[in-house]
Amino acid sequence: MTISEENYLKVIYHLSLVSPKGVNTNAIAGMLDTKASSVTDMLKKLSEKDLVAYQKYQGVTLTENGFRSAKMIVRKHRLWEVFLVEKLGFAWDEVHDIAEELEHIKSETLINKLDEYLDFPAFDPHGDPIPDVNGVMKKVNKLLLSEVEINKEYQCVGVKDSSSEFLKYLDKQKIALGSTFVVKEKESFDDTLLVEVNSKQITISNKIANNLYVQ
Amino acid sequence: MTISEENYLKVIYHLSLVSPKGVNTNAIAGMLDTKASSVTDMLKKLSEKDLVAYQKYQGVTLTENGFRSAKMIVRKHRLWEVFLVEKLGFAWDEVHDIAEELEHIKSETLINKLDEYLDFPAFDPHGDPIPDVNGVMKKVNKLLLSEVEINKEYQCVGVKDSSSEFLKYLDKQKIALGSTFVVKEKESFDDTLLVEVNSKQITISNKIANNLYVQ
DNA sequence: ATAAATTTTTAGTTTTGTCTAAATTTTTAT
DNA sequence: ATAAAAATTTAGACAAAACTAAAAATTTAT
Ligand SMILES: [Mn+2]
Ligand SMILES: [Mn+2]
Ligand SMILES: [Mn+2]
Ligand SMILES: [Mn+2]
Repeated sequence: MTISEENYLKVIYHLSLVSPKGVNTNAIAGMLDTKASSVTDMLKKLSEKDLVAYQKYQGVTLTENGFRSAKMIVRKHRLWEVFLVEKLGFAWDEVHDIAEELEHIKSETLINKLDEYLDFPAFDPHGDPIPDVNGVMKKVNKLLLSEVEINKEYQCVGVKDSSSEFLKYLDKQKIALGSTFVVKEKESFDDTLLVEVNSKQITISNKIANNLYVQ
Repeated sequence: MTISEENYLKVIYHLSLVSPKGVNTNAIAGMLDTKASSVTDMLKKLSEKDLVAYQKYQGVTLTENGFRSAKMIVRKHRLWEVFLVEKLGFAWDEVHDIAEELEHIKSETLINKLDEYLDFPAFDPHGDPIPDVNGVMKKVNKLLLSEVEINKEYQCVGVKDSSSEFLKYLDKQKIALGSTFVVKEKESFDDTLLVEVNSKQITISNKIANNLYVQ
Protein backbone atom coordinates (compact mmCIF):
# COMPACT_ATOMS: atom_id res chain seq x y z
CA MET A 1 0.00 0.00 0.00
CA THR A 2 1.26 3.50 -0.84
CA ILE A 3 1.35 6.34 1.69
CA SER A 4 -1.48 8.03 -0.16
CA GLU A 5 -3.66 4.92 -0.06
CA GLU A 6 -2.97 4.57 3.66
CA ASN A 7 -3.98 8.18 4.27
CA TYR A 8 -7.26 7.72 2.44
CA LEU A 9 -7.98 4.52 4.32
CA LYS A 10 -7.35 6.13 7.67
CA VAL A 11 -9.57 9.11 6.88
CA ILE A 12 -12.37 6.82 5.72
CA TYR A 13 -11.99 4.89 8.96
CA HIS A 14 -12.30 8.02 11.11
CA LEU A 15 -15.26 9.33 9.12
CA SER A 16 -17.10 6.00 9.17
CA LEU A 17 -17.09 6.05 12.98
CA VAL A 18 -19.38 9.07 12.62
CA SER A 19 -21.27 8.04 9.48
CA PRO A 20 -21.29 4.24 9.41
CA LYS A 21 -23.87 4.15 6.59
CA GLY A 22 -21.34 5.46 4.11
CA VAL A 23 -18.72 8.18 3.87
CA ASN A 24 -19.13 11.09 1.44
CA THR A 25 -16.60 11.98 -1.21
CA ASN A 26 -16.58 15.61 -0.14
CA ALA A 27 -15.99 14.73 3.50
CA ILE A 28 -12.91 12.74 2.51
CA ALA A 29 -11.70 15.56 0.28
CA GLY A 30 -12.11 18.00 3.14
CA MET A 31 -10.10 15.91 5.56
CA LEU A 32 -7.29 15.26 3.10
CA ASP A 33 -7.24 18.79 1.77
CA THR A 34 -7.69 17.57 -1.78
CA LYS A 35 -10.33 17.72 -4.49
CA ALA A 36 -13.43 15.55 -4.78
CA SER A 37 -12.34 14.35 -8.21
CA SER A 38 -9.08 13.05 -6.76
CA VAL A 39 -11.05 11.21 -4.10
CA THR A 40 -13.22 9.52 -6.70
CA ASP A 41 -10.11 8.31 -8.52
CA MET A 42 -8.67 6.88 -5.34
CA LEU A 43 -11.93 5.23 -4.29
CA LYS A 44 -11.91 3.30 -7.53
CA LYS A 45 -8.41 2.12 -6.85
CA LEU A 46 -9.13 1.14 -3.25
CA SER A 47 -12.23 -0.64 -4.46
CA GLU A 48 -10.15 -2.64 -6.98
CA LYS A 49 -7.99 -3.76 -4.08
CA ASP A 50 -11.01 -4.77 -2.01
CA LEU A 51 -10.24 -2.25 0.71
CA VAL A 52 -13.50 -0.31 0.33
CA ALA A 53 -16.99 -1.02 -0.98
CA TYR A 54 -17.72 1.76 -3.41
CA GLN A 55 -20.83 2.48 -5.44
CA LYS A 56 -20.97 5.56 -7.62
CA TYR A 57 -22.73 8.45 -5.91
CA GLN A 58 -23.57 6.27 -2.89
CA GLY A 59 -20.61 6.93 -0.61
CA VAL A 60 -18.08 4.40 0.54
CA THR A 61 -17.58 1.94 3.42
CA LEU A 62 -14.55 -0.08 4.47
CA THR A 63 -14.41 -3.78 3.69
CA GLU A 64 -13.19 -6.20 6.35
CA ASN A 65 -9.74 -5.92 4.77
CA GLY A 66 -9.85 -2.16 4.70
CA PHE A 67 -11.08 -1.96 8.28
CA ARG A 68 -8.23 -4.16 9.50
CA SER A 69 -5.62 -2.19 7.57
CA ALA A 70 -7.01 1.14 8.77
CA LYS A 71 -6.88 0.02 12.39
CA MET A 72 -3.26 -1.01 11.97
CA ILE A 73 -2.40 2.47 10.68
CA VAL A 74 -4.21 4.02 13.64
CA ARG A 75 -2.33 1.61 15.92
CA LYS A 76 1.00 2.82 14.53
CA HIS A 77 0.01 6.47 14.74
CA ARG A 78 -1.02 6.25 18.38
CA LEU A 79 1.88 4.08 19.51
CA TRP A 80 4.34 6.51 17.94
CA GLU A 81 2.55 9.37 19.71
CA VAL A 82 3.02 7.57 23.03
CA PHE A 83 6.69 7.05 22.23
CA LEU A 84 7.20 10.71 21.36
CA VAL A 85 5.57 11.92 24.56
CA GLU A 86 6.67 9.26 27.05
CA LYS A 87 10.19 8.59 25.85
CA LEU A 88 11.32 11.64 23.92
CA GLY A 89 9.59 14.26 26.06
CA PHE A 90 7.44 15.95 23.40
CA ALA A 91 4.35 17.87 24.54
CA TRP A 92 0.98 16.40 23.56
CA ASP A 93 0.35 19.18 21.07
CA GLU A 94 3.59 18.51 19.17
CA VAL A 95 3.29 14.86 18.23
CA HIS A 96 0.49 14.55 15.72
CA ASP A 97 2.31 15.73 12.61
CA ILE A 98 5.37 13.60 13.29
CA ALA A 99 3.16 10.57 13.93
CA GLU A 100 1.48 11.25 10.58
CA GLU A 101 4.82 10.41 8.98
CA LEU A 102 5.88 7.62 11.32
CA GLU A 103 2.59 5.74 10.86
CA HIS A 104 3.67 4.83 7.32
CA ILE A 105 6.82 2.92 8.31
CA LYS A 106 6.23 -0.58 7.04
CA SER A 107 7.68 -3.14 9.49
CA GLU A 108 5.20 -5.19 11.55
CA THR A 109 8.00 -6.34 13.83
CA LEU A 110 8.95 -2.74 14.50
CA ILE A 111 5.52 -1.75 15.70
CA ASN A 112 5.12 -4.84 17.86
CA LYS A 113 8.50 -4.30 19.48
CA LEU A 114 7.62 -0.64 20.01
CA ASP A 115 4.34 -1.71 21.61
CA GLU A 116 6.23 -3.97 24.00
CA TYR A 117 8.84 -1.30 24.73
CA LEU A 118 6.06 1.10 25.70
CA ASP A 119 4.48 -1.60 27.87
CA PHE A 120 1.41 -2.14 25.69
CA PRO A 121 -0.33 1.19 26.31
CA ALA A 122 -4.11 1.16 25.87
CA PHE A 123 -4.47 4.90 25.21
CA ASP A 124 -2.51 7.56 23.37
CA PRO A 125 -1.55 10.99 24.79
CA HIS A 126 -4.92 12.41 23.75
CA GLY A 127 -6.92 9.64 25.41
CA ASP A 128 -7.66 7.77 22.18
CA PRO A 129 -7.64 3.97 22.39
CA ILE A 130 -4.76 2.06 20.77
CA PRO A 131 -5.67 -1.09 18.82
CA ASP A 132 -3.67 -4.07 20.05
CA VAL A 133 -1.87 -6.49 17.74
CA ASN A 134 -5.24 -8.04 16.85
CA GLY A 135 -6.94 -4.71 16.30
CA VAL A 136 -8.87 -4.81 19.59
CA MET A 137 -9.33 -1.55 21.51
CA LYS A 138 -10.41 -0.83 25.08
CA LYS A 139 -13.93 0.51 25.09
CA VAL A 140 -14.54 3.46 27.42
CA ASN A 141 -17.88 4.93 28.45
CA LYS A 142 -16.97 8.54 28.19
CA LEU A 143 -19.13 11.66 28.20
CA LEU A 144 -18.55 15.15 26.91
CA LEU A 145 -18.09 17.67 29.69
CA SER A 146 -21.08 19.51 28.18
CA GLU A 147 -23.36 16.53 28.91
CA VAL A 148 -22.39 16.00 32.53
CA GLU A 149 -24.41 16.17 35.76
CA ILE A 150 -24.04 19.16 38.09
CA ASN A 151 -22.02 18.74 41.30
CA LYS A 152 -20.76 15.28 40.40
CA GLU A 153 -17.06 14.45 40.13
CA TYR A 154 -15.52 13.43 36.79
CA GLN A 155 -12.01 12.73 35.49
CA CYS A 156 -10.72 14.03 32.18
CA VAL A 157 -10.05 11.00 29.96
CA GLY A 158 -9.61 12.47 26.51
CA VAL A 159 -9.97 15.30 24.03
CA LYS A 160 -12.22 15.31 20.99
CA ASP A 161 -10.37 18.08 19.19
CA SER A 162 -6.64 17.43 19.39
CA SER A 163 -5.51 20.51 17.51
CA SER A 164 -2.47 22.27 18.83
CA GLU A 165 -4.50 25.40 19.64
CA PHE A 166 -6.96 23.53 21.82
CA LEU A 167 -4.26 21.51 23.59
CA LYS A 168 -2.28 24.65 24.33
CA TYR A 169 -5.39 26.27 25.77
CA LEU A 170 -5.77 23.25 28.07
CA ASP A 171 -2.12 23.52 29.11
CA LYS A 172 -2.70 27.16 29.99
CA GLN A 173 -5.70 26.19 32.12
CA LYS A 174 -3.67 23.35 33.68
CA ILE A 175 -6.12 20.80 32.35
CA ALA A 176 -4.61 17.42 31.48
CA LEU A 177 -5.72 13.80 31.23
CA GLY A 178 -6.62 12.80 34.78
CA SER A 179 -7.72 16.26 35.91
CA THR A 180 -10.77 16.25 38.18
CA PHE A 181 -13.86 18.24 37.13
CA VAL A 182 -16.93 19.28 39.10
CA VAL A 183 -19.48 21.37 37.22
CA LYS A 184 -20.87 23.85 39.74
CA GLU A 185 -23.23 25.85 37.54
CA LYS A 186 -24.50 25.87 33.97
CA GLU A 187 -25.53 29.20 32.42
CA SER A 188 -28.73 28.35 30.54
CA PHE A 189 -28.39 31.25 28.07
CA ASP A 190 -25.18 30.08 26.36
CA ASP A 191 -24.38 26.83 28.18
CA THR A 192 -21.22 28.26 29.69
CA LEU A 193 -20.04 26.14 32.64
CA LEU A 194 -18.60 27.15 35.97
CA VAL A 195 -16.23 24.28 36.70
CA GLU A 196 -13.96 23.38 39.58
CA VAL A 197 -10.68 22.05 38.18
CA ASN A 198 -7.78 21.25 40.51
CA SER A 199 -9.70 23.03 43.28
CA LYS A 200 -9.81 26.26 41.29
CA GLN A 201 -12.99 27.58 39.67
CA ILE A 202 -12.89 28.49 35.99
CA THR A 203 -15.43 29.37 33.35
CA ILE A 204 -15.60 27.04 30.37
CA SER A 205 -17.43 27.85 27.14
CA ASN A 206 -19.77 25.38 25.51
CA LYS A 207 -17.31 24.94 22.65
CA ILE A 208 -14.58 23.86 25.05
CA ALA A 209 -16.95 21.61 27.02
CA ASN A 210 -17.93 19.92 23.76
CA ASN A 211 -14.34 18.86 23.16
CA LEU A 212 -13.45 17.39 26.55
CA TYR A 213 -14.21 13.77 27.38
CA VAL A 214 -14.78 12.82 31.01
CA GLN A 215 -15.73 9.76 32.97
CA MET B 1 13.27 17.37 -0.46
CA THR B 2 11.51 14.21 -1.67
CA ILE B 3 12.43 10.73 -0.45
CA SER B 4 13.87 9.97 -3.86
CA GLU B 5 16.07 13.06 -3.82
CA GLU B 6 17.28 12.15 -0.34
CA ASN B 7 18.17 8.64 -1.48
CA TYR B 8 20.19 9.95 -4.39
CA LEU B 9 21.97 12.43 -2.18
CA LYS B 10 22.91 9.78 0.35
CA VAL B 11 24.24 7.43 -2.32
CA ILE B 12 26.31 10.21 -3.87
CA TYR B 13 27.67 10.97 -0.42
CA HIS B 14 28.74 7.37 0.18
CA LEU B 15 30.27 7.03 -3.27
CA SER B 16 32.14 10.31 -3.04
CA LEU B 17 33.96 9.06 0.05
CA VAL B 18 35.57 6.54 -2.31
CA SER B 19 35.80 8.69 -5.46
CA PRO B 20 36.04 12.29 -4.29
CA LYS B 21 36.96 13.48 -7.83
CA GLY B 22 33.44 12.83 -9.02
CA VAL B 23 30.84 10.09 -8.86
CA ASN B 24 29.82 8.17 -11.99
CA THR B 25 26.26 7.93 -13.22
CA ASN B 26 26.49 4.16 -13.50
CA ALA B 27 27.78 3.79 -9.97
CA ILE B 28 24.78 5.69 -8.65
CA ALA B 29 22.42 3.64 -10.80
CA GLY B 30 23.99 0.46 -9.44
CA MET B 31 23.57 1.47 -5.82
CA LEU B 32 19.97 2.61 -6.28
CA ASP B 33 19.01 -0.32 -8.48
CA THR B 34 17.80 2.01 -11.19
CA LYS B 35 18.78 2.95 -14.75
CA ALA B 36 21.52 5.38 -15.77
CA SER B 37 18.99 7.49 -17.66
CA SER B 38 16.94 7.97 -14.50
CA VAL B 39 20.09 9.05 -12.69
CA THR B 40 20.84 11.68 -15.32
CA ASP B 41 17.34 13.10 -14.91
CA MET B 42 17.74 13.31 -11.15
CA LEU B 43 21.22 14.83 -11.35
CA LYS B 44 19.79 17.67 -13.38
CA LYS B 45 17.15 18.24 -10.75
CA LEU B 46 19.60 18.11 -7.84
CA SER B 47 21.85 20.46 -9.76
CA GLU B 48 18.97 22.93 -10.18
CA LYS B 49 18.56 22.89 -6.41
CA ASP B 50 22.27 23.48 -5.84
CA LEU B 51 22.72 20.17 -4.06
CA VAL B 52 25.23 18.76 -6.55
CA ALA B 53 27.70 20.15 -9.05
CA TYR B 54 26.94 18.37 -12.27
CA GLN B 55 28.62 18.63 -15.67
CA LYS B 56 27.44 16.44 -18.50
CA TYR B 57 29.62 13.34 -18.87
CA GLN B 58 31.95 14.52 -16.10
CA GLY B 59 30.41 12.89 -13.05
CA VAL B 60 28.97 14.65 -10.07
CA THR B 61 30.10 16.02 -6.70
CA LEU B 62 28.14 17.32 -3.73
CA THR B 63 27.91 21.05 -3.13
CA GLU B 64 28.32 22.38 0.41
CA ASN B 65 24.52 22.30 0.69
CA GLY B 66 24.32 18.79 -0.64
CA PHE B 67 27.08 17.58 1.65
CA ARG B 68 25.36 19.00 4.71
CA SER B 69 22.00 17.52 3.76
CA ALA B 70 23.53 14.13 3.02
CA LYS B 71 25.23 14.02 6.38
CA MET B 72 21.95 14.81 8.12
CA ILE B 73 20.31 11.86 6.35
CA VAL B 74 23.19 9.61 7.41
CA ARG B 75 22.81 10.99 10.94
CA LYS B 76 19.16 10.02 11.01
CA HIS B 77 19.82 6.58 9.55
CA ARG B 78 22.47 5.73 12.11
CA LEU B 79 20.66 7.16 15.12
CA TRP B 80 17.56 5.16 14.24
CA GLU B 81 19.73 2.05 13.92
CA VAL B 82 21.05 2.65 17.43
CA PHE B 83 17.50 3.07 18.70
CA LEU B 84 16.34 -0.14 17.06
CA VAL B 85 19.20 -2.17 18.51
CA GLU B 86 19.64 -0.54 21.92
CA LYS B 87 16.05 0.18 22.84
CA LEU B 88 13.88 -2.17 20.82
CA GLY B 89 16.19 -5.19 20.92
CA PHE B 90 16.66 -5.75 17.19
CA ALA B 91 19.75 -7.67 16.02
CA TRP B 92 22.37 -5.68 14.09
CA ASP B 93 21.50 -7.46 10.85
CA GLU B 94 17.81 -6.50 11.05
CA VAL B 95 17.92 -2.74 11.30
CA HIS B 96 19.21 -1.39 8.01
CA ASP B 97 16.03 -1.68 5.95
CA ILE B 98 13.85 -0.15 8.65
CA ALA B 99 16.34 2.71 9.09
CA GLU B 100 16.15 3.28 5.32
CA GLU B 101 12.54 4.30 5.89
CA LEU B 102 12.96 6.10 9.19
CA GLU B 103 15.76 8.29 7.84
CA HIS B 104 13.21 10.18 5.75
CA ILE B 105 11.07 11.40 8.66
CA LYS B 106 11.29 15.17 8.45
CA SER B 107 11.39 16.67 11.98
CA GLU B 108 14.72 18.17 13.14
CA THR B 109 13.46 18.29 16.71
CA LEU B 110 12.65 14.60 16.56
CA ILE B 111 16.14 13.58 15.59
CA ASN B 112 17.78 15.84 18.15
CA LYS B 113 15.55 14.53 20.92
CA LEU B 114 16.27 10.98 19.78
CA ASP B 115 19.98 11.76 19.85
CA GLU B 116 19.66 12.96 23.42
CA TYR B 117 17.49 9.99 24.42
CA LEU B 118 20.20 7.66 23.12
CA ASP B 119 22.84 9.64 25.02
CA PHE B 120 24.53 11.11 21.94
CA PRO B 121 26.07 7.93 20.55
CA ALA B 122 29.18 8.41 18.39
CA PHE B 123 28.86 5.13 16.49
CA ASP B 124 26.04 3.03 15.07
CA PRO B 125 25.61 -0.73 15.61
CA HIS B 126 27.96 -1.46 12.70
CA GLY B 127 30.72 0.80 13.99
CA ASP B 128 29.98 3.65 11.57
CA PRO B 129 30.36 7.17 12.95
CA ILE B 130 27.23 9.24 13.62
CA PRO B 131 27.35 12.91 12.58
CA ASP B 132 26.42 15.18 15.49
CA VAL B 133 23.94 18.04 15.24
CA ASN B 134 26.59 20.08 13.39
CA GLY B 135 27.54 17.25 11.07
CA VAL B 136 30.80 16.47 12.86
CA MET B 137 31.85 12.82 13.18
CA LYS B 138 34.43 11.10 15.36
CA LYS B 139 37.41 10.13 13.24
CA VAL B 140 38.82 6.67 13.94
CA ASN B 141 42.11 5.24 12.72
CA LYS B 142 40.90 1.81 11.83
CA LEU B 143 42.55 -0.96 9.82
CA LEU B 144 41.16 -3.89 7.94
CA LEU B 145 41.86 -7.19 9.66
CA SER B 146 43.62 -8.20 6.42
CA GLU B 147 46.21 -5.42 6.89
CA VAL B 148 47.12 -6.14 10.49
CA GLU B 149 50.42 -7.15 12.13
CA ILE B 150 50.95 -10.73 13.26
CA ASN B 151 50.72 -11.50 17.00
CA LYS B 152 49.48 -8.08 17.95
CA GLU B 153 46.16 -7.50 19.72
CA TYR B 154 43.31 -5.62 18.05
CA GLN B 155 39.68 -4.85 18.86
CA CYS B 156 36.89 -5.16 16.35
CA VAL B 157 35.49 -1.65 15.79
CA GLY B 158 33.35 -2.01 12.70
CA VAL B 159 32.26 -3.85 9.60
CA LYS B 160 32.76 -2.70 6.03
CA ASP B 161 30.07 -4.92 4.57
CA SER B 162 26.97 -4.69 6.71
CA SER B 163 24.82 -7.10 4.72
CA SER B 164 22.64 -9.43 6.72
CA GLU B 165 24.56 -12.49 5.42
CA PHE B 166 27.90 -11.18 6.62
CA LEU B 167 26.55 -10.06 10.00
CA LYS B 168 24.92 -13.43 10.56
CA TYR B 169 28.19 -15.15 9.74
CA LEU B 170 29.86 -12.99 12.39
CA ASP B 171 27.14 -13.89 14.90
CA LYS B 172 27.78 -17.57 14.20
CA GLN B 173 31.50 -17.06 14.82
CA LYS B 174 30.69 -15.04 17.97
CA ILE B 175 32.40 -11.99 16.52
CA ALA B 176 30.92 -8.64 17.60
CA LEU B 177 32.07 -5.05 18.01
CA GLY B 178 34.63 -5.15 20.83
CA SER B 179 35.84 -8.69 20.12
CA THR B 180 39.62 -9.13 20.54
CA PHE B 181 41.64 -10.42 17.59
CA VAL B 182 45.19 -11.76 17.44
CA VAL B 183 46.36 -12.93 14.02
CA LYS B 184 48.57 -15.96 14.64
CA GLU B 185 49.43 -16.95 11.07
CA LYS B 186 48.85 -15.72 7.54
CA GLU B 187 48.76 -18.31 4.73
CA SER B 188 50.71 -16.66 1.93
CA PHE B 189 49.01 -18.63 -0.86
CA ASP B 190 45.49 -17.26 -0.35
CA ASP B 191 45.93 -14.82 2.55
CA THR B 192 43.75 -16.93 4.84
CA LEU B 193 44.30 -15.96 8.49
CA LEU B 194 44.52 -18.08 11.59
CA VAL B 195 43.02 -15.79 14.21
CA GLU B 196 42.48 -16.03 17.94
CA VAL B 197 39.05 -14.60 18.78
CA ASN B 198 37.68 -14.82 22.30
CA SER B 199 40.54 -17.24 23.10
CA LYS B 200 39.42 -19.64 20.39
CA GLN B 201 41.33 -20.12 17.16
CA ILE B 202 39.44 -19.82 13.90
CA THR B 203 40.33 -19.61 10.22
CA ILE B 204 39.24 -16.46 8.43
CA SER B 205 39.25 -16.06 4.65
CA ASN B 206 40.73 -13.00 3.00
CA LYS B 207 37.26 -11.89 1.93
CA ILE B 208 36.08 -11.87 5.54
CA ALA B 209 39.27 -10.17 6.77
CA ASN B 210 38.72 -7.45 4.16
CA ASN B 211 35.39 -6.58 5.70
CA LEU B 212 36.33 -6.32 9.37
CA TYR B 213 37.69 -3.10 10.83
CA VAL B 214 39.99 -3.29 13.84
CA GLN B 215 42.00 -0.93 15.97
C1' DA C 1 45.21 7.46 -34.89
C1' DT C 2 41.42 4.95 -35.59
C1' DA C 3 38.01 1.65 -34.31
C1' DA C 4 35.55 -0.70 -30.78
C1' DA C 5 33.63 -0.75 -26.36
C1' DT C 6 31.71 1.62 -22.65
C1' DT C 7 29.41 5.30 -20.47
C1' DT C 8 26.23 8.86 -20.49
C1' DT C 9 22.60 11.59 -22.29
C1' DT C 10 18.38 12.47 -24.99
C1' DA C 11 13.81 11.49 -26.64
C1' DG C 12 9.71 9.53 -26.00
C1' DT C 13 6.56 6.55 -22.75
C1' DT C 14 4.37 4.97 -18.47
C1' DT C 15 2.39 5.10 -13.76
C1' DT C 16 0.78 7.51 -9.71
C1' DG C 17 -1.58 11.04 -7.74
C1' DT C 18 -3.07 15.29 -8.41
C1' DC C 19 -5.70 19.22 -10.78
C1' DT C 20 -9.57 22.04 -13.58
C1' DA C 21 -13.61 22.21 -16.15
C1' DA C 22 -17.58 20.10 -17.74
C1' DA C 23 -21.16 16.61 -17.36
C1' DT C 24 -24.12 13.84 -14.60
C1' DT C 25 -26.65 12.38 -10.60
C1' DT C 26 -28.75 13.21 -6.24
C1' DT C 27 -30.79 16.18 -2.88
C1' DT C 28 -33.33 20.17 -1.44
C1' DA C 29 -36.58 23.80 -1.94
C1' DT C 30 -40.52 25.85 -3.96
C1' DA D 1 -43.55 17.72 -9.38
C1' DT D 2 -40.37 20.58 -11.05
C1' DA D 3 -36.47 23.60 -10.72
C1' DA D 4 -32.43 24.98 -8.39
C1' DA D 5 -28.58 23.71 -5.69
C1' DA D 6 -25.22 20.59 -4.21
C1' DA D 7 -22.52 16.54 -4.63
C1' DT D 8 -20.18 13.44 -7.47
C1' DT D 9 -18.09 11.65 -11.50
C1' DT D 10 -15.82 11.97 -16.05
C1' DA D 11 -12.55 13.76 -19.33
C1' DG D 12 -8.42 15.65 -20.23
C1' DA D 13 -4.06 17.63 -18.50
C1' DC D 14 0.21 17.87 -15.64
C1' DA D 15 4.39 16.88 -12.63
C1' DA D 16 7.41 13.42 -10.54
C1' DA D 17 10.05 9.55 -11.11
C1' DA D 18 10.69 5.77 -13.35
C1' DC D 19 11.50 3.02 -17.95
C1' DT D 20 13.30 1.61 -23.10
C1' DA D 21 15.63 2.58 -27.18
C1' DA D 22 18.55 5.39 -29.72
C1' DA D 23 22.09 8.96 -30.10
C1' DA D 24 26.24 11.13 -28.53
C1' DA D 25 30.47 11.50 -25.91
C1' DT D 26 34.27 9.41 -23.70
C1' DT D 27 37.49 5.79 -22.80
C1' DT D 28 40.10 1.76 -24.13
C1' DA D 29 42.34 -1.20 -27.27
C1' DT D 30 44.63 -2.14 -31.50
MN1 LIG E 1 -2.65 12.17 16.14
MN1 LIG F 1 -3.58 11.07 19.28
MN1 LIG G 1 22.38 0.98 7.61
MN1 LIG H 1 24.76 1.12 10.07
